[in-house]
Amino acid sequence: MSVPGHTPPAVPATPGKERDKSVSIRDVAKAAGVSHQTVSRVINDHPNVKTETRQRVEDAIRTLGFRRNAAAFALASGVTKAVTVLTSSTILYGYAATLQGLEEAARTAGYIPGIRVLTPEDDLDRTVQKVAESSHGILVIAFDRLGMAALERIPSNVPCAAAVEAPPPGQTPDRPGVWIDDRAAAQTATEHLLGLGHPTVHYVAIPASTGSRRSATPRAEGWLRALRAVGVTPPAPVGDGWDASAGYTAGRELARDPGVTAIMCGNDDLALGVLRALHEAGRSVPDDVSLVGFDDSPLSRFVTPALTTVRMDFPGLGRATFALLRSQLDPQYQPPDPAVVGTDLIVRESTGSHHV
Amino acid sequence: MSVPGHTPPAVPATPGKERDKSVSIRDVAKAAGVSHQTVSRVINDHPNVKTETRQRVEDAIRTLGFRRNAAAFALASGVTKAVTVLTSSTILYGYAATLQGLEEAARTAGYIPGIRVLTPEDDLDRTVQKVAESSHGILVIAFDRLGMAALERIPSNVPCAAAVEAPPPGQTPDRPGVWIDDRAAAQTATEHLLGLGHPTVHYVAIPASTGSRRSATPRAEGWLRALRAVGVTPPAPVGDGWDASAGYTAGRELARDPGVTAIMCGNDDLALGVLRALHEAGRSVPDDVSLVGFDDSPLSRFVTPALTTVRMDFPGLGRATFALLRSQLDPQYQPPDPAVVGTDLIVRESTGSHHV
DNA sequence: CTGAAAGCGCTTACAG
DNA sequence: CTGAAAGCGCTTACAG
Repeated sequence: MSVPGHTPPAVPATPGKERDKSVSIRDVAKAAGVSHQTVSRVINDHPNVKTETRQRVEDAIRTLGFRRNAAAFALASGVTKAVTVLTSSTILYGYAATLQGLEEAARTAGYIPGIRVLTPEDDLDRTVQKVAESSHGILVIAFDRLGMAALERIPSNVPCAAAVEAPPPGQTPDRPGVWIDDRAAAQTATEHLLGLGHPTVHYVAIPASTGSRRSATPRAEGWLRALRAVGVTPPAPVGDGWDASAGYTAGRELARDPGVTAIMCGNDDLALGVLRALHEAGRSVPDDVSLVGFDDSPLSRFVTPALTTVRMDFPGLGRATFALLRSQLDPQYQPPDPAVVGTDLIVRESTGSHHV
Repeated sequence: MSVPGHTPPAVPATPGKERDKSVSIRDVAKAAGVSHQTVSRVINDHPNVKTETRQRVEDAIRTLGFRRNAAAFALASGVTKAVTVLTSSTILYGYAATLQGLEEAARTAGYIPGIRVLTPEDDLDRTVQKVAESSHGILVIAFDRLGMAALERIPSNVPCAAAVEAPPPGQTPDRPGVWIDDRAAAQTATEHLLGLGHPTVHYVAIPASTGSRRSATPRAEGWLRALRAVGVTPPAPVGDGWDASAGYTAGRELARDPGVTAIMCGNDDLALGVLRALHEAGRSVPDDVSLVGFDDSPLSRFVTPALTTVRMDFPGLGRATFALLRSQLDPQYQPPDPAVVGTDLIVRESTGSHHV
């Protein structure tokens, strides 16, 4: 434990009166010898201002350190570029990568996204209500129950868009949402394992975003479907968490059963925890057990054995989600064809043929 | 590649007029048969409102779907709870964990942080100018050059606080900043390796946040200091990046030199890349080479061998940084004692005694 | 306990 | 090319 440090802020020259510190459009006008109207024209890049006048105003702006009041601008002009993203995590890879795509798309479009992390302690109704007040639209990363619960509470007159899990086939969520078809991807990943000769595939689950059963997530459903297609009775899913620690616990459980030769995990973090547990139990991957992750997090190709996983385009999902919100905020905006968010099975070193 | 999907938003009933859609305090007043003033009292929880009146207003609010206009509130009341965090990454662990602490502290204090990711293409002056307009204060995660450059461009009259690398001993940055003493931590980590009998320690560098030399970061300096203290001439640092891929490249370089027996990395992602490269080169960790990471990212204890690393309290750093900003925004606020952000050397499996 | 007035700092028509 | 007026939707004193 070492000593941290900090530099305190400079003490303001005149403590006390703070409100009047900020210089307004009228202060600039006075300094430049014009009307505040003209100042407004200058800061909004209106064409009809004499070059010399513009110059004088710009000088005044600089010397006075004028910054336009965003609240006044928003109120007077009616344009608000504030949106808020609701998420239960900023750390987990899928969430962080989706957030990245959301932010990038928002920034490019001139919006600036606020971030509000959802916690189990939140009064979701109040939270959503407050967020709806302070922003023009709401983006929600709804991969989990908390996100879905928040999404459901958004009043129908509030523009919103969500990144969600794939809905059941044939159904569409009643809120504007975008998803990646991870159900199909999970099925493909399971088929990969079955194709390698494994008699069955075990599943380490991520928590459900709706309902309460671990087998009710699209990833679990894809896994179930693949097993049933070949007449295999699915074993009970294990695990119930998002991180490596949850995977480790699940992995210890699975390692006790010598019949386990193939495991699919709801994400890569879980897979790394499982990998560790198998290693400790003396079971080799992929010689004794084949392991598949999900998400293709940045580290998965560098661990040993490199993880076979499903690549998910989370930044693309984030961008598509923002586009969906933007189409509601800006009637002029034509959202691009959304068919860009795909998945890919990346076969690396953690899966191999079943040896009898 | 599977087919993604999305639910389009409901088409608004009356396309065309949008502006007049929102219901104002006066609409509520009319519906409830009171003055807009009274509505203001109700939504601000002022005590002096008759229960029956309050009820009527609340009903009107509900049936009309009233949401208070945040811009008008901010303008009239003078209170703005918008702050913006500037960061060059939302994915890298140190950044994401600091952001988490920032957000948590901000949310708890009733602020809602906007997020603006900095890119090399940004015109930093314009970016900072715009951010300064739309938010009451700026928080910057300035672990790298981009962050530091943005920090330097913040006008001195704009409240700000930054999470920065430890400044040179005895110096303090000229902007309000908070840091973790990673210089000392790096020294401790290097000493750990030297104490294990390794004749020297190699360093895989993270990019510098100021200046241009890789040996000019606090972590590199701590490493240098430890080596010099025992009379060892430091080898040239290798690597110049943040992620596992950069570590992998550096690791391949180091693996070619049979004299390398101990490596310290600027972060855990780099260390995992190095680990992979050493593995591919047939060099065992820790038998042939000892490896130390930095940051204690969530996965480092689950990889094999589990990574010896330096735990950094990034969420604590984020919270302390927000406290520093808040002390400028809210004169009433007494920031807590900042001496809570520490480091800890976590010895796991990736380091061992030097065998001759 | 409740209402009428003034104003927050800007922009949007409207004049000239 | 530039200015005077009105108003965005709220809040803050000030009256009663």
